Amino acid sequence: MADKEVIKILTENNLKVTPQRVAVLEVIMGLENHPSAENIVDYIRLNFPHVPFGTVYKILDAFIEKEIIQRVKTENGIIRYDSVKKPHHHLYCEDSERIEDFYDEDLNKLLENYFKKKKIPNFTIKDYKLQIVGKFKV
Amino acid sequence: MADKEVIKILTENNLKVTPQRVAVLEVIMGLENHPSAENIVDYIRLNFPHVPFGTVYKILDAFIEKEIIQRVKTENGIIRYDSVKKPHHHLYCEDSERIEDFYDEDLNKLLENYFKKKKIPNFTIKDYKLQIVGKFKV
DNA sequence: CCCCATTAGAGAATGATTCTCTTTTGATAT
DNA sequence: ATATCAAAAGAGAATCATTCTCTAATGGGG
Ligand SMILES: [Mn+2]
Ligand SMILES: [Mn+2]
Ligand SMILES: [Zn+2]
Ligand SMILES: [Zn+2]
Repeated sequence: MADKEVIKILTENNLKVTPQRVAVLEVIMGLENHPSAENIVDYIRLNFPHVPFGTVYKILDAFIEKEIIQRVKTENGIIRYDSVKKPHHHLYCEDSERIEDFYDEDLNKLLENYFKKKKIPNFTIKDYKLQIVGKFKV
Repeated sequence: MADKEVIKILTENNLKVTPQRVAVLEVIMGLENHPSAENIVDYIRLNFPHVPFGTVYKILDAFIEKEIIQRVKTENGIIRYDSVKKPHHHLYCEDSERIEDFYDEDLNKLLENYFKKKKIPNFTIKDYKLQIVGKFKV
């Protein structure tokens, strides 16, 4: 089972391993979709038909607290989630809610070098992401 | 009165000039804050104590439709608004809701050149913004 | 000044998220 | 293995930003 990695992440972060947490983290890591809470609940209910939204939200908050996952910025008031992996950017569909990862090592290098040289006055950078809006052709 | 520019924008976009619309657009263009609907209502009520939220939301939607303003991406489920001006990026405070504009012509050029050369497969770029998360020192 | 489409106003409805309280559970120590 | 207890899940209400529906007002062309 692919639970292995998930369980490892939970224990490393001093989070009790529970079936619900394993399920939530599996969903987020499995989907490349940046799922909403509703998406996550839909998936989990395939196995746990009665998981309440409140439980999922609490689990998500715990993961965010530990920085196992992050929230994805959106502009429609619905929160989306992303497992933390190697640095990447996001492609946003103009006319749907589709959001996909965009990995580009050259771009990462470019930005890293840029901000190494050029400091922003009165601001300490922790992280940055490019949000690219447009249309998917597929 | 600084209404002049606001009225010009409204008429250019075939939007009837009403006091409420003038007020909303003045607030968004005046504040560098990327205000939420609530922020906007708070300001407008200084002059129009009874403007309903529904009216403000409808005005905001009309402006977005005409691309006079844009929504700002956030990760807490509260929508923020930004008047459309020359291309810029955003600085997000890690521990508060502060969001500020970041103008950097060199960065704009850098990204423009990068994407001129490197196309993203199966995706047509319409716009992009760098979201920079960190701490303000002031 | 009239007319009418457009806009504002009022207020209910929706729906995502949070909160509060109770019950269950998982890990640890006996 | 069993008892213990803090942590987590479950249940359901509450919150609150946003949307919707309906009615009244209004601005701008004729
Ligand atoms: Mn669903
Ligand atoms: Mn307020
Ligand atoms: Zn991502
Ligand atoms: Zn801005």
